[in-house]
Amino acid sequence: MLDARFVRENIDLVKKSLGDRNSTLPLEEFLGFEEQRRILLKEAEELRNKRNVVSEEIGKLKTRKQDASKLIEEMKGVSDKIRELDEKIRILEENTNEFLLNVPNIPDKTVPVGKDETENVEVRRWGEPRQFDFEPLNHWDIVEILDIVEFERAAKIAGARFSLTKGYGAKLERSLMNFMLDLNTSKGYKEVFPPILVNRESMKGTGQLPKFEMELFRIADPEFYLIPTAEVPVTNIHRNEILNEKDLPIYYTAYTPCFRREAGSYGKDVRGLIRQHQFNKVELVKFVKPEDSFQELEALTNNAEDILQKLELPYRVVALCTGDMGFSAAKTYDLEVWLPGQQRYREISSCSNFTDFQARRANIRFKREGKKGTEFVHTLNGSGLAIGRTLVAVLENYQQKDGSVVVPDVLRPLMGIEAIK
RNA sequence: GGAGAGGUGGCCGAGCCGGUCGAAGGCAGCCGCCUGCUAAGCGGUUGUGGGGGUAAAACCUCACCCAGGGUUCGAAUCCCUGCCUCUCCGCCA
Repeated sequence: MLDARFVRENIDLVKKSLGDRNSTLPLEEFLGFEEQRRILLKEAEELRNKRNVVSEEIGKLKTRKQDASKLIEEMKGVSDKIRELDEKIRILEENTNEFLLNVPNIPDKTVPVGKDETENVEVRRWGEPRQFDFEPLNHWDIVEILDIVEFERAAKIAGARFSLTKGYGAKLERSLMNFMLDLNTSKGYKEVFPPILVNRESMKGTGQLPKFEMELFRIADPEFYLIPTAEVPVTNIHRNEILNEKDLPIYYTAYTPCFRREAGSYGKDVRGLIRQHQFNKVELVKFVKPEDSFQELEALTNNAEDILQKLELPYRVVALCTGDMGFSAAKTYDLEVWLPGQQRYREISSCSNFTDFQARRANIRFKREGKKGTEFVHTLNGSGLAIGRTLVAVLENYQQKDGSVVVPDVLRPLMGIEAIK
């Protein structure tokens, strides 16, 4: 969320940002509410001041056993008046808050302006797509040959868009998870294993709510939400906290299952493991000082890339344009891995700098050494990596003519075999 | 699930038969003084957010004693609801 004062003082910037993101909001109405709110707030505060002063006077009279009934009579009703004003202010605040919660983050100056994913900009490529001397298979065919993933039985147990890995499929998934966590922790990320059911406040803190309710699974009674990404619980670790400057930056990495409704994606990726209601992911999360955040985004993206490099999977890095970027992000790089079965690059990681957008919502601040007051931290996160899609990439890139799949070097100690046959 | 106890400032901990309490006292921290150095000692100081104010400060003001309501001229203190923590019993991966 943006700061109310920031919006009213930078109205043109906000207008441009909304335009670049293909969205509109009633800015003038917001300004009106804000103005009105501040007027009433002042009025209410003056009344409170009067109440404080006179009540203190009454207190003094009473302790001296003097008559205060006149003052008390005079003050009757003042609290009711304050209550009335408070109610009006509360409604105005609700309006402005409602508005602010729906304003997306301002894109960084370096973000390419564009209307949709076709205007994203490729930043770099790594690795050469392998040349096959046979027609490479889709992963859904590979897993069937190797008998390492069940779709029909998963559908029986749960429903469409669920899967069940088994044998070396399950072990590959576990190996990838360990490989990623170990690599990330070796770079200074602290491993955490958070709750995967969270409350509304946490979902608001990272920006999933109120706008994206339809993408979340919810438990009704008692109310909990299933996390769509570890970003939610991990960023909320420090909700409502004031951190010390010397503790920053803080780096976390977490493995969690992730749950997404995938509403509105009925036709997309119906086969295979690409788009599931439940999938595994290792996430990277950073809390940093404002002046460092864009450089930290580059580093975080590099850390995610390193996983692909060690797995020797070809990929490219794409800078998302204003029209394609997520609601809370100021800047985002997607990593897209090469899938021979589909002959195209597919998203496997998304790394974003949220600047102070999430921190303001989640109220995560820090205090500079020797300075008064507090500032909001900047938060960042990125997948490092989506495990299901990494599994797909390994299977498709390492497949052999005979249907077997060679295990990437770095995974062999974990898998205990050289190939899945 | 049953029975109790409790949530106060960076920490510990008073206050809780309503008034001068942003909150005693201690510890930690910071600034001075003192001391050959260290320790002890002495004096002062130390929260967050909002509104106004300023070139920036100073300053003025409002709110905050888990959260949200209520009673009252006035609430950390009384009442209600919720959340969380702890102890005992039961149940359980």
